[in-house]
Amino acid sequence: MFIQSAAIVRQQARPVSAAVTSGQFCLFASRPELIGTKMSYGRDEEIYGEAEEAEFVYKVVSGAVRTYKLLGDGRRQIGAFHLPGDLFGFESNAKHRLSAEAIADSVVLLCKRSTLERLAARDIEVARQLWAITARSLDHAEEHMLLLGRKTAAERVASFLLEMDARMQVSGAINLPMTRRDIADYLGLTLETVSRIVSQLQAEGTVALSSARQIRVQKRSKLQELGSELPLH
Amino acid sequence: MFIQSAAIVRQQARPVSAAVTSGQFCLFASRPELIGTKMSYGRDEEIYGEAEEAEFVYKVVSGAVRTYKLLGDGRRQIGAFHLPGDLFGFESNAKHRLSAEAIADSVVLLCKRSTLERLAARDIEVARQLWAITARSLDHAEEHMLLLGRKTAAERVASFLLEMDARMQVSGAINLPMTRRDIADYLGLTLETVSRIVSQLQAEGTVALSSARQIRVQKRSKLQELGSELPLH
DNA sequence: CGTTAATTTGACGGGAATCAAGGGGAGTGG
DNA sequence: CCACTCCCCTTGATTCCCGTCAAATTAACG
Repeated sequence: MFIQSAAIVRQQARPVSAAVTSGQFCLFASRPELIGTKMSYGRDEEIYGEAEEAEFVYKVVSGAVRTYKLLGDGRRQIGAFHLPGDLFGFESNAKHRLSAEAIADSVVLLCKRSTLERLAARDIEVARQLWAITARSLDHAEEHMLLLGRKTAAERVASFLLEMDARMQVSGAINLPMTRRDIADYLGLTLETVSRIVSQLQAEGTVALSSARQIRVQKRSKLQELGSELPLH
Repeated sequence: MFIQSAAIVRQQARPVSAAVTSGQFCLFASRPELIGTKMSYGRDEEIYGEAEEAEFVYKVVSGAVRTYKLLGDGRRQIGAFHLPGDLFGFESNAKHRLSAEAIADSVVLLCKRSTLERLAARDIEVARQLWAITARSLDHAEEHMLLLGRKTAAERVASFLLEMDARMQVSGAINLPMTRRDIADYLGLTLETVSRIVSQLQAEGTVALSSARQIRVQKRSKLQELGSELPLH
């Protein structure tokens, strides 16, 4: 089939609907050429690997995806979490620069890169979109460098909760798909530190947990002041 | 004149040659439309500020530039150093997301963004270049997140020296334009820690310093293994 | 309902930050 | 040409935030 030059795969990815999924490719919608294939990935299953040929571009339909880099001894830095509606795996070069894995069972829409490139070569608006998508990732990465390089553990967790809260438009409560370890590897901390800080935030009433993964923000301003999101930005 | 909605400016930026500098705009060269203006900036002078309107794009001719973000209490994260030949200030959105300052007295070539955009709208190859430039910045940012989130102080300094060594093709020795504080703010450390680690590297013969800013790599493999640049990447 | 993974919490230690002097080099002015 | 000054850099002493190690509790899943 395709997509599986991947390495360690626990379950086999399988096409959900090989047929036409009427173009809901973000701002690429209404482009009949851009027809995606839905693929389903199990928890912790690899979607693509670092340095692997970038044959497809991706959009999360349901579930969640993490993209990350590894050091030789296993230390991991997660660059971004991708939630439903998010695009990922867009490369200007031939190869992926991070690995991508499903955090939970996920459905992903994918589209051949060559098709997209061909379209971009004809349609300047598509080319502009590609640029904008990469620029948005860069924006996030630059903000995250500030967090990783200069914020304290408490500030990082507060920033993370605010980011997730802003991205989870549903239900008023944050419903985290990822483990404490994932959060830690995103924030440059250990899972114990993340857990401790969330506990503190809960103890002081800044957030409320119905479960470890269900967090409700009670005092947004407290989080904002903690996360240093108020002054500049 | 222009370019100076900037805030704290020690010396005044001044045009070096208001006239035509025959288009040497990187891969934008041989584009007669892209004629740059050379501007000179003094040490620590602001080139543009965060959240400022992105009216120009820039190329370093001589000197060096840092781009950075600040937190409210003054903590700073430098996102990148820009050396002669490097492009910076390319935005897909209307506003800059970092500030830019000259590290040393510098000459910078700048070009109106609107001109570039107009050109990109007509010429798909230019549009592709814009995308590629942003993608290269993203690549660097992703590698830097790994450094900031997961590498030790010694690994960060080793990685930094290797990066600079690779970018300074001249003379075999690294000639740093920036202070220890700049390096620290790039690596998410303090200037004292950077200084200590460089001293250690010198003591063990991994590098040799003719002055604090003049560093020669003596044992590249030692730096590579320290910087965790060998295994994956 | 048993097994395993995820989370929380505690005790402790260490790596880097902070606090504090002390040198050195480049530019300036006498 | 030399002395003075201002940064920049180095080095030491101490602190402390967060990582490490360990164990108990809870949640998830077959």
